[in-house]
Amino acid sequence: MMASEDSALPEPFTKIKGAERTWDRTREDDGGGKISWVKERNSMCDPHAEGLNGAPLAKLLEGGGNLELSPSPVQGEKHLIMLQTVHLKEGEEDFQGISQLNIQQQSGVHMVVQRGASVLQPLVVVQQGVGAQQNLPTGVAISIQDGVYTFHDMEVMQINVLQEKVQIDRSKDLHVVEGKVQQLPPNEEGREKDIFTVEKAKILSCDAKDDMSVSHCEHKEQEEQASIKNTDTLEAQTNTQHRKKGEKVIFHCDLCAFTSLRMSSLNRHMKTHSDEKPHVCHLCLKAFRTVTLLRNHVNTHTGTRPHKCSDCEMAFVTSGELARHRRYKHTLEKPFKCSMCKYSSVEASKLKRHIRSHTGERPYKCYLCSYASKDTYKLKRHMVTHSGEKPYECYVCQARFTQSGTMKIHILQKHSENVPRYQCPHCNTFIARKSDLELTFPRFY
DNA sequence: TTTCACCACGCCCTCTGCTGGCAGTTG
DNA sequence: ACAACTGCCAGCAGAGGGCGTGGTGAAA
Ligand SMILES: [Zn+2]
Ligand SMILES: [Zn+2]
Ligand SMILES: [Zn+2]
Repeated sequence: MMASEDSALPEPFTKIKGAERTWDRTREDDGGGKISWVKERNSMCDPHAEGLNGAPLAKLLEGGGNLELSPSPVQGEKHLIMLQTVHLKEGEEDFQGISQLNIQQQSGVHMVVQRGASVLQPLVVVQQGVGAQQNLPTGVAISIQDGVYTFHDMEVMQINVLQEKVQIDRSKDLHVVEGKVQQLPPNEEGREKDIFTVEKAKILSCDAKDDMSVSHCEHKEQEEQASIKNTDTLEAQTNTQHRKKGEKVIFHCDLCAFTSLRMSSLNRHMKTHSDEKPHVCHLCLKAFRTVTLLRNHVNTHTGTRPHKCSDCEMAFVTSGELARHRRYKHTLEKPFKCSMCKYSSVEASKLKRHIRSHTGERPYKCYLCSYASKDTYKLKRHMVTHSGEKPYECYVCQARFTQSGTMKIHILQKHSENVPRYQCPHCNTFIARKSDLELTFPRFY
């Protein structure tokens, strides 16, 4: 469980049990938020600096020298460093995302900025094992990988450095080693857990069987107790494996119907039964189970959308979104065909919804009346008829409406210059609504 | 172990068409 | 005066398009 001696990468923060992340307030404009980085610095690149490509850049950042870690880490702390490269174009900020950081040296950390990776992890960890205090680094060298940025890029690039401090509460630090629960020696001094705690990963050293039983129980208190169990514990306690000689091993989740042929998939799946979300967005405090989800989320803040459509201006966070967009807008490929009519759709869920118009199935029932709808949106829209809410307001006369479409027609008919009129083809009558024309002269339509 | 591609689910939007209440007009 | 007719209007539901998000198998 402990990082091996020769490992180039210090163990990532998120795997440290019992860790709490704390932040000092250093930003004046924090607006009452409970979180901020220990340090945020912005520096413009100096494209004329020595060693622009490849070599460590002493003068990459304004002020020269390596990036000093301030405050520098002390024993028992980890410091996480993130670099965010920002392109400044004609006064606008064009966020290019957070670049991946590679650690090449363990003392005197060296980051390498890569382009396009837009990755928040692994983050730099500046913390040595017990007894290695004398080697704690106080600075970070930053270099830019050869060819990732052009000279012009560098002229308009700003680097934001985000540094946060992680304190480790070793008194609660339990590590599972070879199936046994062991407690690490307590930290030298119990550091204060000041300001704000985002997460608190507890491992309960309870009897496995007792706790297993509560995960099937609907009693709320017990559910809550189960929910704070660490996923490692869940893995150890709740999975069952079924094997006969010569057969494939099937791993079953004891908390749901999930099965998998891979232990790794089951382990990953077990996290979905836990409330543990160790990956916290610095910008909005939303927490995620996986680094990938956090990275995608951070990209929504920064506007980083690496997957650009070649046929229009749209861009997306994930490749899947782009592929789907292209089917909707450009290739018009609709693989899901209805067997009862000519309808086809880009997505399977749309076909499933469409088929309800053949079967008449209405799974979504209103609990206040007899109405039932074929999809969730229509039920939600229906519920405003009970609440009396009118969410849409005409910007001209402030009249309110229950549906946006109704308001749109209102604006068109009442406030537009060229109000559309429908003329009966058999006389000179003009009527505002096509449907009223059809009512008046039904035999013509 | 991490990343990628894929998938399912969910949310929100628009377009469309029908309905009943209402007020003005007409016979 | 009154009923019938007529057009206007907002309410509301049906259907479908488009995209964001999180989980999973498989590849890297
Ligand atoms: Zn496009
Ligand atoms: Zn059909
Ligand atoms: Zn209802």
